[in-house]
Amino acid sequence: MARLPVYLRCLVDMAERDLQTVSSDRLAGLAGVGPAKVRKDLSYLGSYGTRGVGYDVEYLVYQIRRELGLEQDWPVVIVGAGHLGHALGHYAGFQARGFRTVAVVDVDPRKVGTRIGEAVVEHLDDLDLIVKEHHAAIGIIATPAHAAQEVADRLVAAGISAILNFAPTVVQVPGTVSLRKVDLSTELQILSFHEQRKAAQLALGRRAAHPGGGR
Amino acid sequence: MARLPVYLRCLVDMAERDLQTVSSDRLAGLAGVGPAKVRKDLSYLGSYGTRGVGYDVEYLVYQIRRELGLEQDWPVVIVGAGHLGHALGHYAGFQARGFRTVAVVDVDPRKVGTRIGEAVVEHLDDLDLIVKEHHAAIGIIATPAHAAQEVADRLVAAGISAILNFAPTVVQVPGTVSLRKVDLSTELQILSFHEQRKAAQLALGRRAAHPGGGR
DNA sequence: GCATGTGAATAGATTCACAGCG
DNA sequence: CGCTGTGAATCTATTCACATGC
Repeated sequence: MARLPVYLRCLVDMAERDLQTVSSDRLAGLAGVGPAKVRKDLSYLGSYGTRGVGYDVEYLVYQIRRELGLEQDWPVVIVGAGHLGHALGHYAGFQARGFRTVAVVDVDPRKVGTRIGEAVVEHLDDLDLIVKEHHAAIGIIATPAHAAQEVADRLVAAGISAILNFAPTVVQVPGTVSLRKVDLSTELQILSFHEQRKAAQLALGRRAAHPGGGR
Repeated sequence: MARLPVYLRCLVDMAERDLQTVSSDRLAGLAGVGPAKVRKDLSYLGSYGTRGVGYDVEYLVYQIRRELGLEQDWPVVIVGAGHLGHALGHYAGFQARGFRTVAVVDVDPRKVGTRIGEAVVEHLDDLDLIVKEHHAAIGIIATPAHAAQEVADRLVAAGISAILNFAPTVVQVPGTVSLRKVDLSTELQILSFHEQRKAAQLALGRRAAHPGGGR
C-alpha cells in the first residue's frame, strides 16, 4: 500500500510531540484520507489497535517500519550528476529515513571527482564495482531520457534489484527488478488536464446562465 | 487518465521518426502496458483509429494534446530556490512541453536576485503580484516540509488553482484547487517494501528446500 | 485478414455499517 | 460510550472476447 509511508511520517511527527495514542479519525485527518481507509490499511499489518482508545503511536511506527523493510538501511546509487542528481544527493530526508547515498556516478569525466553532499562523483564504468562493494540494492536514474534505458540495463547487470526512474521515458527491466517512476512532465500534464476541464465546466456554466449569449 | 501523457510522449517520438500510423499493440509495447488498456483509454477521446490499420500518429498527438489542455501554454511559479528548485528551474523538458517557468521565489533574501536558468529569483512576498502579472495557474512547492502548508495557503490566496507538491508532507487545499504530490521518500519506501518481500520469499524458499536446516 | 471499439466479465479498491471489545 | 476490525455493498479499473468495419 502506497499510503503506509504517509501514515509513518504522520506517526513519527506525533511521536516527536510525545503523543501516546492516536485514533483512526485523527490519523486520517493528518494523512488526508478517510478514517475507514486508515483502519483497513492498518488491519493488514495485524490487529494493533485498542478498541475505544486507538493505536499506540510508538508501536505502530515500529510495525509500519518493519512492514516497509526500514529496519535495515538501504544503500542507494544515483546515476546522473546533473541538477537533479545534485538535488537528490543533497536531499537530507534520504539519510533520515534509512536510505544512504553511497555513490553518485556520471559518464562525464569533468564531473567525476566533484563533490555532491557527502559523496564524490565516480565514473559510470565503475558501477559494477561500486554496487558490489556497498551491496547497493536500489538505483536512481537521474539522467536525460535518451540514456535511461542503457543505464537501467547497466544497473540490472551490476546486480541492482530496485530502480527509481526520474527520466521522462519508459524503461523496461526484467520482472525480478522492481521499478517505479517519477515523472515531472506527466504530473504537470495531469494538472493542466484538470485545469482545462475546470475551464470547460466554467464556460458551460456561463452559457447556461446566459443562453444565446454566444453566437 | 494518468497514462495519456505517456502515450503522448511515445507518439511524439514516433512522429519525429516520421511514422504515419501505429497499432494499439505497438503503442502498448512502447508505453509498457497492455494493448486492451491502450484501446480503452484512446476510445475515451473518441473513435480516432482505423480498423485493420491503427491510429494516425499526428492526429492522435493532436487529440491527446487537446484533451490534456496542452494547446495553450501554462505559466508556472516555483516556490523554493534550493537544490530542487534549481533542478526544476533548469529542467528543459518543461519548456518543451508547454510549461513555462515564469518565476522562482524564495524567502531567503540572499537568494533573491540570483539566476536560475532563464529566471531571476524573486521574493515570496511578491507572489500575489507575480501570479497576477503572468496569469500563472500552476504552482510548484519545492520547499522544506515545515514551510509547505504556508506556501500552499499563499499560493491559493494569490489565485493559483493547481499545485504540485514536492515537500514530504501532506498539504490541505480547498476543493477547488487541484493538488498532486511527488514524494521521494515514499517512492523509495515502496521500493524497500518490495525488496523486503522478495527477501522474505527467498528465505521461505530456502527453508522449503532444506527443511530442518533452521529449527 | 487485421486491428479497432466495446459490452460483458473480472478483479481490485473504497466506502458503508455495525458487531465486538475495552 | 468510543473506537477498532471487518463482512457486505459499492464503485472504479482492468481484462477478455468478439462483433464491426476497413
